[in-house]
Amino acid sequence: MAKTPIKAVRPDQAEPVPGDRRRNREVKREAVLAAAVSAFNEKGFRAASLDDVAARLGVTKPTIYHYARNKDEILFDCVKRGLEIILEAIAALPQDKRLGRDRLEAAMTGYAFAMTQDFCRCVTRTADTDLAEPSRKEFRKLKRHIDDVMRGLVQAGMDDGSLRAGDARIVTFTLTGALNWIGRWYEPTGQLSRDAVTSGVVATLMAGLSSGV
Amino acid sequence: MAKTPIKAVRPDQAEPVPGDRRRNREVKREAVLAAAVSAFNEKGFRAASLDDVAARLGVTKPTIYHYARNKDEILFDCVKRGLEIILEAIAALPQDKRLGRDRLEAAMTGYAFAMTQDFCRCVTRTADTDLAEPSRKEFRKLKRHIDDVMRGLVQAGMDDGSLRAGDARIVTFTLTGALNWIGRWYEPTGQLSRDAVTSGVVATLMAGLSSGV
DNA sequence: ACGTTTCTATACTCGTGAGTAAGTTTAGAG
DNA sequence: CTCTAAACTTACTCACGAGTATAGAAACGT
Repeated sequence: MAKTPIKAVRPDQAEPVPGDRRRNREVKREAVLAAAVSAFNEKGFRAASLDDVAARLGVTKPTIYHYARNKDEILFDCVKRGLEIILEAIAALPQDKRLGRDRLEAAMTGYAFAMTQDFCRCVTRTADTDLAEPSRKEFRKLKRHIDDVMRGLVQAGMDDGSLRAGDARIVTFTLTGALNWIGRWYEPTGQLSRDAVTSGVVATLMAGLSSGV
Repeated sequence: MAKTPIKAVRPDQAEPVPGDRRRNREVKREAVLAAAVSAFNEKGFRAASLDDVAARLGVTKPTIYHYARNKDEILFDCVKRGLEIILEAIAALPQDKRLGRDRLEAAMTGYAFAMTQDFCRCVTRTADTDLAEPSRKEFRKLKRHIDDVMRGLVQAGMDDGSLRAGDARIVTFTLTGALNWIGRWYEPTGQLSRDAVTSGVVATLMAGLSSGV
């Protein structure tokens, strides 16, 4: 007997309209990714088995293969989703007219906030080596693109004088490092709120540690 | 036939004094750790097999078990070594008499420099979940201790007014994040020197991104 | 109602890598 | 020149987890 089919988890549209099978499938695939990203973040990609993921859904492993080709594809889709969230948060800034400093601050705020979410946390916890070759290259490419956007903002701010002069590469690595690291230590269940973390980190990076005395 | 025993790699004392077997053993164990940390950094702990490590030494897997209990112990010894390097670099600062800001800057400089070295890079690349239970707890404890020392310096600086006021926890995570991340992007073979990276990152964190204009 | 497709389960295969058993060579002690 | 312990080897075992073959149940189109 079929025990518990994947519950189409979506608070907003709890009643899976019986007219559309296509839609239902995507909702379920979504549920697979959500379960996977949570398992990966908790146990690490390699340590989390697909049996684990299936168990979280109240389902058996082969069912997962109905929604994804293999484990590699699942991880890739997770990190891709995370990278897209980050990219969305910063994509508009390069075209903005404000000072480089203000644009960078806006970008960092969006970036930092994004890092408190599951898919983005998965990005920082995932090493290139976890992915197999076709996806690994794409993963690198997407990360690289985000770094390039950030570096562009840094450079623009240095050019218009609103940011301290310096080696744009190193400065960018410094700030993306601090931002990415959020995904490693932030716990949604902890006592620090998303907003407190976001504004705290951004303020520290913008103003620096020294009081200037 | 015994092919190639572990070469006692140690430029400084290439001639393994034939009088002391004990010493030789430690030199070789050292070689095992060096090969392991390099394999782990390159392929990731889980993906790097002990056969890989053995191959790098021109030796077979069982030989490794002559120098270590198991894979877990090897990883733990690697990260422990890394954490000790970091700790040594910052341990003296809390007892120092200078302003908090200057002590923190000194600590960050040592920390950043440490992060360009193999054992420390292994620390940032290793997730708690890679270790089995006895070592995992110890690993967390050691990391925690380093964080505490850093936070203490931050707090001291805030107290004496040499550092900007703020939430010491968040500020500390921000800076250790940027420092730890060095271990993820820095490549010894790249064009950036250790010193350039160290001073660049520290300067950025101390002064902040904004030019203040 | 009926055949077809979708969804899910049970019950495998198969590769890989950690760890071991047992025997062989090497090197130092007497 | 032995004899013994240390250092390595070859040749396994064994568990675990990715992925598959096959079949049964549910849902949809007509």
